[in-house]
Parts: sequence; C-alpha cells; structure tokens
Amino acid sequence: MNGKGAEKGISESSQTRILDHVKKISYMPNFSAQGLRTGKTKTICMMVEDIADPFFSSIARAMEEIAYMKGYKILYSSTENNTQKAKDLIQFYRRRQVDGYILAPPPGIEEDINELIDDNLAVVLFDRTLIGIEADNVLVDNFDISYKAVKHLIENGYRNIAMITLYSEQIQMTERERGYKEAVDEIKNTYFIKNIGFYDHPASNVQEIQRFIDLNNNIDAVFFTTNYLAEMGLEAIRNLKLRIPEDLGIVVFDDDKLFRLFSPTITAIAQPIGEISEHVIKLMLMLLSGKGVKKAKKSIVLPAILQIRESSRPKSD
Amino acid sequence: MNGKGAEKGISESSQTRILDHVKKISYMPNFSAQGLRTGKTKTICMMVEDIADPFFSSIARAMEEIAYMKGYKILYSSTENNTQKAKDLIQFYRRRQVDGYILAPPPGIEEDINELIDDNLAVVLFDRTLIGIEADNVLVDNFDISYKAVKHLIENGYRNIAMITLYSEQIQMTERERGYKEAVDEIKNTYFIKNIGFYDHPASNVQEIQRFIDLNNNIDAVFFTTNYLAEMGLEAIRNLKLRIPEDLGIVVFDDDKLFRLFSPTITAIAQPIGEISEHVIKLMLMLLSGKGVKKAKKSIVLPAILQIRESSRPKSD
DNA sequence: CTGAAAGCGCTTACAG
DNA sequence: CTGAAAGCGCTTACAG
Repeated sequence: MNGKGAEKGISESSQTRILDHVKKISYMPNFSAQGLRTGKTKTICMMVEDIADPFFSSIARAMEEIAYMKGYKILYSSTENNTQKAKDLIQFYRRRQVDGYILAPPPGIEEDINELIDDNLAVVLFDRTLIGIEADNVLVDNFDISYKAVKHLIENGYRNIAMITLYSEQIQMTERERGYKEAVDEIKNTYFIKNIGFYDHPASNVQEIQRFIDLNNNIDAVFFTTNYLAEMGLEAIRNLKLRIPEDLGIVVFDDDKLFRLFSPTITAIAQPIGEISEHVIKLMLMLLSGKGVKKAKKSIVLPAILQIRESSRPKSD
Repeated sequence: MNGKGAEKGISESSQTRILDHVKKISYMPNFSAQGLRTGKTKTICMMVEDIADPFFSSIARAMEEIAYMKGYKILYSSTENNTQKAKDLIQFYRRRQVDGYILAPPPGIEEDINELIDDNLAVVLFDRTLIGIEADNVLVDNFDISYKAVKHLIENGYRNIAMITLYSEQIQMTERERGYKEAVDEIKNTYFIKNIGFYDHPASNVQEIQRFIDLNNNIDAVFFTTNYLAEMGLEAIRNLKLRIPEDLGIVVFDDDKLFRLFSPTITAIAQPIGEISEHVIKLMLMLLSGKGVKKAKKSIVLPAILQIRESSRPKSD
C-alpha cells in the first residue's frame, strides 16, 4: 500500500488483490492519526497582508496549485500587517503542527520567526524580509525596477516626479523609495514624497493625496508604490480634474488586470507572480524533504517588468 | 484548564497556580491528538471557482476573519469549476476530517455533496445551488437584480440590449439570463445573447465578443453577466473604437474597486460580500454546534445593489 | 522477512 | 469527586 511492494518481494497478484480491496472499501488513512504518529501534517501555512489583495490572491492561487500536486495543502491567513495578529497566527499554526511557514512578514515578528527556525521548522519568506533573520526568501528587485520606472518617466520628459508611498520601514518599501531617489538624483532635482498611513481611513487618504498634489502644482508625474495607493491617488487626480498624462504622468507599483483598459491605460510594474510562487514552493519542499535544512539560507531575487502604457507617454511640451 | 474550575469546586489559589504554570511552560494541546480523539479538527474548508477572483477572495477574507474569532480555521481551494478537481478535493478534505464544507459548487458533484450530508457532515452552499440537493445555502437574488439592471438601461433610453454570458447551466447564470429576458420582454424587443466558453482562451473570446458586437451593430447596450466577461468585453469595445455610453451602454454583474475610476465610470451590480460571508459562517457554526442538523435546510436569499455610474447614463438622442 | 506490540497526545468513560 | 486506564488510528522499531 505504500508502493514498496516490488522491493519487498510481494507477488504481483497479491498486490493487485489487496489494492483492489482497498479501493472497494475506499479506505482512506486518518490524517490526525498520521499527524499524531509522524508529527507531519502535510500542511503549509501562508500568511500575507491581505488575501483579498490581487497580488496576494494571485500568489495564493499559484502556490495552491503547485503545492496540491505535491500532496500539500495550504492554509491562508491575512495578517493585516498587524504584529500581534501575526504572532497569534504563528502560535495557532504551531498548535496545528503545520509543516511549513510561508510568510510575507509584518514588522516586529523577528523573534517569533527565529523561534520557528530554531525549532527546525521550515520557513520561507517572500515579498519582504526582516533584519536579523536568516531564512530562505524570495524577493523582487524592488530597487532596480523602481529606479527603472522613474528613469522611464525622466526619459519621457517628466521632471518633477513625486512618490506617494506608505509610512513604512519594511524593506520592500524602502527599496522602492531608494530606486525613486537614485533616479531623481540623476537629474539633480528635489524629491517630492508623500507618506500615507496604512491604517488611515481611505477617504481621508484621498484628501491628503489631493492636497499634496494641489499644493505642489509643479509636479508633473507621480510614482505610486502600491496598488491601493494608486487607487486612492487616481480618485484624488479625478477630483482635481487633472488629465493623465498631460497634467500628470503616472506609474504604479503592481499591475492590475484592468489597468490596460483604463483611458488612458496605466503604466505599471508587474511582479512575476508565477515565478515567485514556484521559487517559494520549491524552497519550501526542499526544506520539508530535509535537504537544505542545515545549508546556508538562500535569497532569490527576481526581476519585475515595467508594463509601459499611455499614462507615462512622452511629454509633448 | 477547561474553565470548569469553579463548578468542580477547585480552590481559586490552586486554579491560578496551575494556570500560571501552564502559561510558563507555554503548553499547547496537540491538535492532531485532539482531532484523533474527538474526530473534530476545528477546520472548515471552502471551495470556490478561483481564489484569485476578486469576488471570491473578498468573501474568503471576510469569512476567515469571522471564523478565526470562533476558533475555526478555513482552508481554501480553487475548483476551476472542474468537476473532477472538486470531487478530488472533497475526498482530500474528508481524509483530513475537516468539520465543515463551504462550497460554491461546480456542476456534477451532486452525489458527492449528498454523501457528505448523509454522513452528517456540515455543508453550506453559496453563490449557487445544485438541483437535487437539500443543503443550507446563501444566494444573491440574481434574477431580481439582473432584471433591475436591464430595466435601468431601458429606462435610460437603451432599446437593443445585448447580454454576454457564459455557456452555463448553473443556477446563478440562468437566473441572470432570466432577469435579462424578463426586462427585455417588457419592451417587446428581441434578445441579443452571446455565449462564451469558460475554458476558452481569453484572446479568442475577445475576438468573439468583438465580432458579435460588430455584426449586431444596432445593439446600443450590453449587460455582462460576470466580471471577467466584462474585462474581455471592455477590450473588445476598445478595439472597435466604440464610445461608452454614447455608442454602447454598459452594465456589469460584479463590481470592481476600479470601476468607479474608469472614464467613464462603469455601472455594476455589487454583491453584498459582508452579508453573504456572515450568513454562511452563521449557518455553518449552527450546523457544527449540532443545532439545526436535523432541521429543515435554510435558503437565504440576499439582495444585491445596482451601483449606477456613467456607463449607463440616459441616452441623449 | 513478517507480524504483533508499543506509543504518538489527547479525551472521556469508569473504577475506586 | 478523583485519578488511572483505555482507546482514537496510525507508524515503526523490534521480537520471533
């Protein structure tokens, strides 16, 4: 029944007879019992900021598919970027003895992650890392693609480029900021940066962005560092009755299926969902198989793609 | 430790002493052992068409939150509307002894669902039902809101209204079609219906829709019965260089966060995500608590909301 | 090589 | 009322 009939020297006919009977009574091993005996549950948990975010839900879908083929099931949870909720979730999953942890970690859970690793549990981080943690991780080259995106605006004639971003010390965000700054530095211009709170009310954020754009009316382009900031920003721009890209060029970090259908279409940075998912699951399976546990941790950095569309087309003036 | 100290007559000091120690050694009961002993796993599975679809991922997020507070964890899976995959998943979850099944069922799994119910497992359906199944379910009034949506187009002066929908016998889709037909019947006009295959290649679907609109050039409005059909339809309309709503009014079933930011903004039917999720979890918890197991099954039908925007504004001619 | 027995960590029925 | 023992369904080390 474990597929080792041949090497154990059990006759073919016995094997078929037994397997037929197993099929007939539709025997299915009890998972709790297996879990109790082996300590393995064939379950991997995945914690992201928000499972309803298109980026994370697409990743979830892709990972689910790959993991399922390997006999693993994935449990999803949304951390809401909340440190305490993430800590609680980790405890919750430990009780459930999940085999592996795939995390897009919120800030402040360094210690909890290190405990997992110390206890020899499989951990793979993605989208971001935390300082002081040695874990396998899969990242996108946030700095490089952000630099390229802003550089693209510059090459198309935009000069006073603003960045609208979160108040955040998280590495994926600081890297995006670093890319923006490096590109702006090359034209020796000043930064126009507006920070938004993650937990603030969307309506007041729209107001904030609106005021920012209005006050800095020399701005001729905006780089939004996340999709939901862009959503609020597009509303602000609409309220201000500014034309895209004539009055304001736009580039957004994270693509959306609908951006290519906007009028004008929206230039966006597309993260390689499929590749990220594949690498994460591959690293996870390697850890679960026992290989690589003692090895040096791997950090995989993938390139993202700038989807150039109309919202950043060359300035005519 | 089970909170029954008082009624068992254990002194307060002993209680605190024990609980303190429990906390110190951070004891956590083993879930597999509990599951093995009690047959309960405090886990609910949820099977939807595609976890990356914004409608389903929003539902997932909302359900996760409610269930988590009640001590339940949710396992998600995408069926891809594939009968065999759904059957496999059900078997997979049975082995794992999940306590409850929340399903947006694909066609052809009637028997599997009835087996679950016969075995006294908790089952709640949502988004759609299947004929011949007696299970608790939560639906949206697809007929009513579709009727209202098409009626709204008629009231705004549109006369030759097309419907672009899936080839599908699923109840949520046939109800949307029925709503369309009832509204068109009232102006005694003909139906313009284009059916699309769920598994066809998106690019060829865009071509199909384009040809349909082009050939029936008297059409002055389109009702898209799902969000992804609208996505393809908007691309087709763009390719044909038709103006919305001057050349073609638009209403879409399922709202998208970005529809209000389009130019023009897109009129859409918004399903009550929060309410659906609450009702589903409530029914599920009722079944899991043992109440209502033997009771007649409940069918809850919720109203949806028509978000009227610019893509369906009154015709001026 | 094979089959019986031990034990994973709980919960609960039961003897004292 | 309380504490020890049985047993959930597996897997695997071990005796025969």
